[in-house]
Amino acid sequence: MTEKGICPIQTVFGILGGKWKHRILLELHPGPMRYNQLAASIGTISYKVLTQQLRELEEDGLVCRKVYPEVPPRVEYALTEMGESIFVVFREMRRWGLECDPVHEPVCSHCWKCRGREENASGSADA
Amino acid sequence: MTEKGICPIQTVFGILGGKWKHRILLELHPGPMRYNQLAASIGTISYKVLTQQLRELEEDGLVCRKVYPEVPPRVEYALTEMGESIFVVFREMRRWGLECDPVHEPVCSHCWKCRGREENASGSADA
DNA sequence: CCGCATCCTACAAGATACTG
DNA sequence: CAGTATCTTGTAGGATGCGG
Repeated sequence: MTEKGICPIQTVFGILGGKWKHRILLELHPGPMRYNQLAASIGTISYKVLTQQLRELEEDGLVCRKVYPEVPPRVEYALTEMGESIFVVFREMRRWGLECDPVHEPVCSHCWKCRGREENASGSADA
Repeated sequence: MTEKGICPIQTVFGILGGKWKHRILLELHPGPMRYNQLAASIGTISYKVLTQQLRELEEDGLVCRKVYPEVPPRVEYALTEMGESIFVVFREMRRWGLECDPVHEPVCSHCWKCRGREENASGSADA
């Protein structure tokens, strides 16, 4: 488990610390995903690291792992309520990031806010 | 400079990525500080890393470095407007972190919100 | 006092091969 | 399919010594 009992801000950095943690959460936002599906949509992550980071996110209570006793095996990962709740932080990060760097890619495929924009390219997605 | 032109959320993780970046910003919040003062108040950071992270924060426009041409030399670091503005993100992080881990240390000396509480130990500091 | 140069270590992450 | 085991690599960070 990520170290707690310290400054709450450091707690958050600890929980989201891994190189891929936030990316995984972002991917999971639209709904539960299977292990391989997750690996494929992230693209460049190794299985080892994906498993590892998922376990840590699970321990920290942000994602939950559901095993379906089937053949072939199926495992789905989903955001917990706590996992959903961190998106208030992401929302602020996104706002700040956009202000600070307005020339970011017009649509970043893995960002839960941008994702909606490809079809919905007219409205004001923010605020 | 931290990589930009990508997902705004990743931009933020990039900018705050270093082990000490957020800690430095937190220390700087009350007002400008000198190099050694900063090193002392953080305590366990090495000079090399402090310099390095300060340079990166400077390049990303979060802190500004002011050199006073005196003997002995004096250098002060301060938050820029952009540096101040990231505290909206910290604020959300702190809120989330407190909910997720309510048993964090009663007062964490380096947290800009907690710091005020030591004297002001009565009121509701949040919200 | 401030901070750069150099060297070194520890750990996160990648690659690959194998298993229930 | 969804992992583990093992090995290798890259890099952030630490320690120390010198210089403006």
